[in-house]
Amino acid sequence: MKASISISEAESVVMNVLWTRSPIATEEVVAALKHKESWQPSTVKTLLNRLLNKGAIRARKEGRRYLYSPAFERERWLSEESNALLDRLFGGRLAPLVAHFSQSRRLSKRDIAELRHLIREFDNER
Amino acid sequence: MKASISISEAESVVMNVLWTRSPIATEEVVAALKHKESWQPSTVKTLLNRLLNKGAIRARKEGRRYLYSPAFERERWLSEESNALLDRLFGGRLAPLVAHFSQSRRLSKRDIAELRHLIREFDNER
DNA sequence: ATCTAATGTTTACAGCTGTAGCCAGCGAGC
DNA sequence: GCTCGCTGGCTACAGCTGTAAACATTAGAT
Repeated sequence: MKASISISEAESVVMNVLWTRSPIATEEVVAALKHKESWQPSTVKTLLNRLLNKGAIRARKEGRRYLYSPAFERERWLSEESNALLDRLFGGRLAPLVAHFSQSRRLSKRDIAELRHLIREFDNER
Repeated sequence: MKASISISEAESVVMNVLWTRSPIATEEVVAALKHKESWQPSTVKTLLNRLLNKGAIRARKEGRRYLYSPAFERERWLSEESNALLDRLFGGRLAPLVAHFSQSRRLSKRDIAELRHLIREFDNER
């Protein structure tokens, strides 16, 4: 159980850029976030460095600069984060979370339709 | 939109005690956590104080000590936390999260049964 | 009236996070 | 070969978090 790298909020914003398009240079990451966040280039550099140090991304030298890529799939991160939340708040299981949403009337028609669809797929699979 | 008090990990452990049983004195909170976490009494005191300062709990004087109670329902906190995660990771919608779990084969039979049940309730309601 | 035990209040301190400036090296152009 | 700009690396610094000790106060015991 490899203690799994922990990614902070701001770092995850950078990760999302890399998951969208990589390998990618600092400059491009800065550009990609120019409008979304209002970060100085230094800030992005720091975040990239921290991610690099904790092994969340890899760098390959290309001429005078580095090209960065994620060290693992977004899917994996999604799983880790979701599971952490489920563990913390809902005893590790999904259904109670869904129930919570349904009780607080936060399910859209679309959500319901999609859930129904997912369930049906399960029925077909077996 | 009342910026909603943010509760840290350790603080949430204390909140959970209060949500289970309150009003309750420091001593009892310490006792309740004695086995779960290995915190010194000081640590619990600090956390209670921080929660008090940020308005997450209330204190009523009783003799020489205080009895603490949560300032809001656990349900509300669950909603806030869950929504934050959904927003951050799944575009704010529930179905994609469920889909993610289903794709990564993390749904137990029990989960599926319960989801099916929830969906059926929705069908009946309308 | 004094001492002591319990409880609350203040202070501490290292590590993580958000945010960013400054310096240094190196490659391209003059 | 020298200089300038790009890019990376180091430093900074305040606020939050986990963890806790030290100190102050006060009600009750003697």
